[in-house]
Amino acid sequence: MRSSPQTSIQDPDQFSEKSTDPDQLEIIQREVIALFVNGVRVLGLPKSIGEIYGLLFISPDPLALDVIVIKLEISKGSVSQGLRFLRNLGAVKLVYVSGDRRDHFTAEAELKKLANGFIRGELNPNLESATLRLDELKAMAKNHNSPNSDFFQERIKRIGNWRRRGGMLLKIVNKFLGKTTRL
Amino acid sequence: MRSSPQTSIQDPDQFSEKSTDPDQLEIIQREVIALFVNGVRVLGLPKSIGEIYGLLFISPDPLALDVIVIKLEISKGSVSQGLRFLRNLGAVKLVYVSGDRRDHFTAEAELKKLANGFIRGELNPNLESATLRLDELKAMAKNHNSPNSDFFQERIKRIGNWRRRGGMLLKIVNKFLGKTTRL
DNA sequence: CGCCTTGTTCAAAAAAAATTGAACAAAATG
DNA sequence: CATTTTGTTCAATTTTTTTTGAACAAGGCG
Repeated sequence: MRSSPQTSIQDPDQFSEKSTDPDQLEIIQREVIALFVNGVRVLGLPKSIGEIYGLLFISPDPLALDVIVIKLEISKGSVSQGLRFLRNLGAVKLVYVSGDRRDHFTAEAELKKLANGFIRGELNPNLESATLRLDELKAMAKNHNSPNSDFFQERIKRIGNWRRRGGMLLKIVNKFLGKTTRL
Repeated sequence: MRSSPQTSIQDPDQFSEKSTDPDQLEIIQREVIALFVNGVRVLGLPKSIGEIYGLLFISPDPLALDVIVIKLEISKGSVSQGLRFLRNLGAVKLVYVSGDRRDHFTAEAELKKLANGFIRGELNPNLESATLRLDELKAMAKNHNSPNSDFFQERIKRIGNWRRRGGMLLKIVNKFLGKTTRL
């Protein structure tokens, strides 16, 4: 989007090489956002989440919801939902901006916090529900029997082992991220 | 494979409490497969992948493609593609079964190998392409300038840091999985 | 060689997921 | 209190992903 949508007054810079139109993203910003869009795909998250987080990450100042809508050219609904999701993960923080009624958001930029938020919000719930079902399975395998009972039990035990080691890994990850400088 | 599925000869056990119909999955098997279907979702993989891997994991003997089709009641195309994917990750191995012209498959059940396959096949490619783009970005940020140049450079440097630590983490994960018993 | 059997490919269909946008609620403004 | 601003919700739509199935290739077999 070129000109500011809310007024018809022309930006004096609109023809200069580097627009200072505040709604226009700089090339570098676009590139960084694209990087995040790709990044979140690995985590199984939708594009809009990557766009929103990326924009906040590469914006010097906190942004309000409608500013995000304008800059990214996506719907208000998407941004609202995306921000809620990111806030739940602790990837985005609500900050107070004096003299403005709107909520403003910034990106949490500490890797450790991001990772922990993702682990808590996305990974752990899955691990826990799997743990429950696995316990049921263990019982089931003990009672019920078939020619393959032994095999089944061995396999179920193995999944339990995987889970246990997965849990240990998450702790190790956490410890590692806590170590080096707080970036 | 026990009896030929295409004949109309009836399985004598078909009315007994526990069917031994070789095409029928046992309840425990279904449950384990469901567990895997859920599991692979976390990794961003489709249901059919979880079904196929789960079936092989919880099957005592190697299975041929058409057996998988029958047991899971999914299309041949899906199974063919799914098996290729799983073989590429090293999660499924081709095994020779004497006297049968068909290919047979088993699940690789060592966590370390599974994790390494996933890292190599799914994570590393993404990390590498991100690395390339990031280097371009660094250059771009150095040349191009704007009031926010310093901020941009700081942020891009930070992403670089994340990536570096991500790479370290993968190595740590690998080391950890190598440690304890080989399960 | 003609006929199976086995497995792959890929366009089309189906299913699943993400996005939109209009209606709504809540709170501030004047 | 009426109006505006801000943000949420959710049914409908769009987009993306997955699955299907029919056509095809490759290779044995008699």
